[in-house]
Amino acid sequence: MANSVGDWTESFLGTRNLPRRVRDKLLREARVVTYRQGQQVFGPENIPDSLMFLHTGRIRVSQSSDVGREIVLYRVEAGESCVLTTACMLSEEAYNAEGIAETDVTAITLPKNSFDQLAAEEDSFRRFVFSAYSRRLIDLLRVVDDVAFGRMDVRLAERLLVLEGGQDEIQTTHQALANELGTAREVVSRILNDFQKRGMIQQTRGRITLQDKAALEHLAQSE
Amino acid sequence: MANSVGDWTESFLGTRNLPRRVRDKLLREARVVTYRQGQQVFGPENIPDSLMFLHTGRIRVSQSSDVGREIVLYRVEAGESCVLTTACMLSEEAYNAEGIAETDVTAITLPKNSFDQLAAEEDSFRRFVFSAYSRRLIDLLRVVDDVAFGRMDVRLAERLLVLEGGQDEIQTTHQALANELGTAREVVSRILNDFQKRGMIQQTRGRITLQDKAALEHLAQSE
DNA sequence: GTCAGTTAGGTGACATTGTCACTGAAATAG
DNA sequence: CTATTTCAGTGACAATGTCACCTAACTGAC
Repeated sequence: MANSVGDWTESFLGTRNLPRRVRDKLLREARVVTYRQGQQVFGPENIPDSLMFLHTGRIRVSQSSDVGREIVLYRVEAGESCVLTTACMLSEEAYNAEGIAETDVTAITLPKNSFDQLAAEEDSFRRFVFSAYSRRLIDLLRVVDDVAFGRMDVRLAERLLVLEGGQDEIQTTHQALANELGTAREVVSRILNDFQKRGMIQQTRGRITLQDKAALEHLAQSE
Repeated sequence: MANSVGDWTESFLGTRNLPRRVRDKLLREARVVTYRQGQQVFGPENIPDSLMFLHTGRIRVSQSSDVGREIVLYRVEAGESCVLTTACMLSEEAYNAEGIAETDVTAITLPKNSFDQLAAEEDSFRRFVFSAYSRRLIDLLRVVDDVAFGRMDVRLAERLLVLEGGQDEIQTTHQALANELGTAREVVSRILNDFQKRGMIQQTRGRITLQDKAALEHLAQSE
């Protein structure tokens, strides 16, 4: 199984510049794990005890409310370390975020003592981990800013522009968009209908195409 | 000025167990800084370039919107390191949070190279910093959870119970409570008036007393 | 003690967002 | 083709947020 990712130490900023000896040691001590799309990687009852690097795929990290709503906090992409698993490992405090594999995922897990040793001995690794932490703090600050102060129509316009990403149409549902933004499906349906009435989008069930990107961009920047 | 805090390395979990030699080095290399109540410690245009530990006092860390609203993210208490200054120092990314001295504050600042060396060489220090990061991540997760899913009356009840903390009355304003929760002053006024009508509190300008703590506790736990 | 200015709070009208229940249409499975 | 599931729309209502404006309490100067 480990051969399937070869020398994964080449894939991460925090490990590719380590001495060969250290990399070989990591290759021996770390494990490769895989998750299928839709599978839970971590959660309040599934707290990992090692550091995780994402080799391929993408993990969506989100929080859920007691009444079935959800909000996406951020995503972990290939090449990044999974900061919440690190935080959990180091501080042993519970949190109610969960990570779900958004695609099929291959990850590297590193036991805590390997992590501690590496963080002690290798400057570039330590910087990599601190950097990862800092970026997540800033990601979460952005989520707070959005949720506390942002207008939902503006946030939805922004989200559509990101999802469109040069393609013809967006394949998503109103519920998925609602989860992304931490709101109710009906709110998304109303706003999207308003966008359609104003000629900014066309939509059928499960699909949205942007008809007037300029107008959406204008709305997205109106704060 | 430095004598005013004596051997501050005794005051922090991450430094009190270091070898004497290391502590002496820190005492030489670090600086003591003070801020008056109300003064900005850091912010988007006031980005520090060293690690900060809080020796005495309290710093409120919050975000502001474009239209004058504010939300408190967390507070840094004496004995803690200031994670946002660390994050900023390490990742060199901008963020729109600011730290305001809520009381008169004395803090210790450590240059980056001292920090790097300490993080490399001292296990207990590194754990202290990682721990601080993890706690802040979890704090921010709670803020997101509150803001995205929480009912304002519940959050306000919780806040009043925290602020009361065994005292006869709470000295605060509706605006300060609104800033705490990231909402509008009018919303706080309406909810507090409702609490008063229901006999849970009594209030005059700038002061609130809790009349029915049990009812407030019941409300605070109703989610 | 008086007055002007500042700060704090209240209120009405309205907009936006969220909840709940329910319905209908599109897609899927058998 | 039919039944079931999934997705979306809608109405009624509640909660929250905005804006403008007003009143009352407090503070500082004289």
